[in-house]
Amino acid sequence: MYKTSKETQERKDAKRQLIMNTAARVFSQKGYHNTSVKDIVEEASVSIGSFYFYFKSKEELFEELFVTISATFQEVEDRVLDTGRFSLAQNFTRVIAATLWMYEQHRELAKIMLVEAAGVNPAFQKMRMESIKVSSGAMERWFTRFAASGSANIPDVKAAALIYVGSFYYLIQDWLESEQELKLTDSGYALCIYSLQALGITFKEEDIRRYIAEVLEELSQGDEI
Amino acid sequence: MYKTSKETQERKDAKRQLIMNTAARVFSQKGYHNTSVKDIVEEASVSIGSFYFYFKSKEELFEELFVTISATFQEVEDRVLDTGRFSLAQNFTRVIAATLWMYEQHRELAKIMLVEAAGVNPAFQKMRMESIKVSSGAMERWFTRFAASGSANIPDVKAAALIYVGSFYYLIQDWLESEQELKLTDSGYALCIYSLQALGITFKEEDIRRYIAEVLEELSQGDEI
Amino acid sequence: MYKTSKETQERKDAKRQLIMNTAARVFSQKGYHNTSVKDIVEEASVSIGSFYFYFKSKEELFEELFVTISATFQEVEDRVLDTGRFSLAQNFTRVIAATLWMYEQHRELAKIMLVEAAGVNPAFQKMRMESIKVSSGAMERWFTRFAASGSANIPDVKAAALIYVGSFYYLIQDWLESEQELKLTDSGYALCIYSLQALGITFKEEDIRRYIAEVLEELSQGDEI
Amino acid sequence: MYKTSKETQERKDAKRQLIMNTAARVFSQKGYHNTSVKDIVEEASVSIGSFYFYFKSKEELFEELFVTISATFQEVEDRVLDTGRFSLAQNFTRVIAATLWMYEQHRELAKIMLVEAAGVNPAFQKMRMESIKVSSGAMERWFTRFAASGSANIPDVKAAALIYVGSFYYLIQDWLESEQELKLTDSGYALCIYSLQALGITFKEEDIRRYIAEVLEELSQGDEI
DNA sequence: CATGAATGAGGTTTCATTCAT
DNA sequence: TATGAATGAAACCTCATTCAT
Repeated sequence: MYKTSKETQERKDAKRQLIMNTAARVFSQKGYHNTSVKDIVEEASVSIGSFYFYFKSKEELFEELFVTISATFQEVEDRVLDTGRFSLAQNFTRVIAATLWMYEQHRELAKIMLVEAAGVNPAFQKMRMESIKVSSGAMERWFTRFAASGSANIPDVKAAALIYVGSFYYLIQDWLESEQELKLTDSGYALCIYSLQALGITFKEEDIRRYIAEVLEELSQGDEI
Repeated sequence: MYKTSKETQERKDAKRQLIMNTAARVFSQKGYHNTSVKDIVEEASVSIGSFYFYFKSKEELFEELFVTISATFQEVEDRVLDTGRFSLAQNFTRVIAATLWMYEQHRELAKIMLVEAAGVNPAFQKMRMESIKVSSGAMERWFTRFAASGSANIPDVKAAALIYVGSFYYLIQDWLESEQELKLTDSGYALCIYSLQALGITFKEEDIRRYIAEVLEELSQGDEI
Repeated sequence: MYKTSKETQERKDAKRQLIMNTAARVFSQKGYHNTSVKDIVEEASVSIGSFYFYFKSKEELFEELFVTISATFQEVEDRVLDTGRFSLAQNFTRVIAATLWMYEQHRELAKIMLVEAAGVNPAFQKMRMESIKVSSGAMERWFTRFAASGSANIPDVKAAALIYVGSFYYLIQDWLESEQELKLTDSGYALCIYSLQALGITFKEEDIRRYIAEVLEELSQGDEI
Repeated sequence: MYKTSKETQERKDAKRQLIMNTAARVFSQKGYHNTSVKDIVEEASVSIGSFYFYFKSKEELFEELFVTISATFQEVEDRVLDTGRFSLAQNFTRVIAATLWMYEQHRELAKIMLVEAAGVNPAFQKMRMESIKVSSGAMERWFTRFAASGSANIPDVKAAALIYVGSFYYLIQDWLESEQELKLTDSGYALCIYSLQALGITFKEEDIRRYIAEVLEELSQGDEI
């Protein structure tokens, strides 16, 4: 009895996941408003009835998708940040490279989070900005520590965090729009240099390149997310 | 003739404008997809027939709105930039302050251009990015001149322009989302400092504040756009 | 004063006629339901206001067009028929040839009368059949005289007239549908032979050909209608 | 499974058929262009959603209706024709009587095929003529055999077929327009006499009457179509 | 007489969601 | 659980007609 229900539960979870994954793909390709529930269920080879068994509405599915994706992207930061072990510049570089790498791995999801969310309705545009602000908040706290330690020159920490995060996300959006691949190393390097200079953090250019190479190596050996 | 009567033409222009303005307001409040043609015409106290007399479709109206708005925002830069008369840092500061001021004057239009356009359909998201890139292109040419003259330190001009523009537009979007007013002087100042430092341009902090005050003074005395 | 009003009247008549002629052309090309009043007035370089000054409605214009066309087509019969002067077979042949010729001269009008009228609404389909029946009635009276004189063998005069007229109009419709020209002499000859034989009227084949040539000669020398 | 359940399939078929039948009735009464989808669904007590579940568009429904009807009417000929068993005159008579009978049984459908189709749009007028031409082609082949065997006198077989078919369909249209019943025996008889005489086929009048009576007897005992 | 801006009822079609099976 | 037939509100848009100028 227990076994049965467990298997059933697994089947349910799998089906739910299938629908979410498919929805992510289709939303990313056609946009939220040009994707009908029928499009999703046909692509997933699932019935409309099942869709509404697992999700209350199309919008709720999107919301769940959005929250999940946001969380996924947020995680990577923790995986590479180690303030005890690495220097300021190194940590900064590691986070940039790792996050860019993450977005590259999940281009479709990135599109949903950063582009589609704006079009669903004003509430989601708000959620999208909110989600970006989480990064901004984390940065702000980090910047404050930099500034306090005297290893950075940041007159307005809050604004700096906002500006930094904005430049980062715009880079992603620009890449999402272009059909080309993201030149991770190049873009990441440029962003690091620009930001470190802006924040008055001293660094050696060759170190930055090495930091990027290291963290990418680590990530490519790690598990898929 | 009634056809070519000047008064008639003026009434037509006024009505067309009324519809566009109303549409801008409603799109900005409820989003493109959640705004029906009925919503617009009711808000403008105009008949559906009139709407379709002046505009071929809802989407075409949006496109016209977008193009007009983009042009409007683009203009302001030319009005304050004077490379012959002002220093590098001053010009840079003037452009930032003026553009921020412009967006503040036209919050609704800004929302349509920077937020709603993304959600209409993929084509408009492309147009939106394209439009932003115009700024980025202009910046890139400018940065190249800085770098050549030795007055700035910009390893990757193209990337720097992209990053700078991204940070700028994100600041706007953040403000659009928040309910608060834009602290022009504060935000503009922070962005200037951040960017100038990032680009390796030397400046004195008190000058920046003065430049901002000057250009805002000029603008507030100029005509409305 | 008189002169002025007369000229005005002429201008009015000309404009009215212009609209009707244009409408005939457009209806014939695009069909009644796919032709908007706007299509007509634009093609005629006339204002919508003028259209409604001269015609009460789109449907009324069509009706007038229909009646006029019907009358036009009916006339030709009288022009070639001369029971005093010609033999039975000759008159019959003359009417067939002349009517076919007439339809060929006014292909557009024919299409309106025989095809478009059916699609406007059931009332017009009725009018269309009614109009055809006028021919059928004339034929019936004529056939009765044939039969009475013993020069034809027609058991059911009413049915024969109906059948004859049907065959005639179908020939026209078939031609209207095809893109080709109407082979007047050939089609007319075949119809004559078929019909004369059906009605038990004796004839010589070479005479029929001659009759057709004669009447076509007469018509081509006559004025345009 | 619900999906493949036989009962469900039957209900679906019945509903689809209900919509088609209702549409046929309404189109036949009010004409294609004066019938809205709303008219049809209200008459059928079905929702608009159901209409579009079963048919892609109003026009597609009409096309399907047309094709089905054409096929239905075409069939009857084969059921009564037997060149091995019957004489020329008898076969000819049988086909006329049977086809007339068929049209009488399906007056509404006949109207759609022969009248409404002309008004939908030019493409359907073409289809309508095309459909009639199928009969004409069959007749042509038959007439050729008559002529070759010397049992008929048909100078221009192609024209004769066209003319014959035209007379036949006109008779139908005339009846469709009138409110009266079709006097099958009378009309059929007249058409037979007229056509046989036109084609130079010898016959005895009393035989024709008998042939008609026979085939009608057969048909009325056969199943409904 | 002439013009064309203005109207709005009405048309077709879509699609998120429900619910009987 | 699973299915997909059924629903109908609501969207966009057309176009015959009116009427102020």
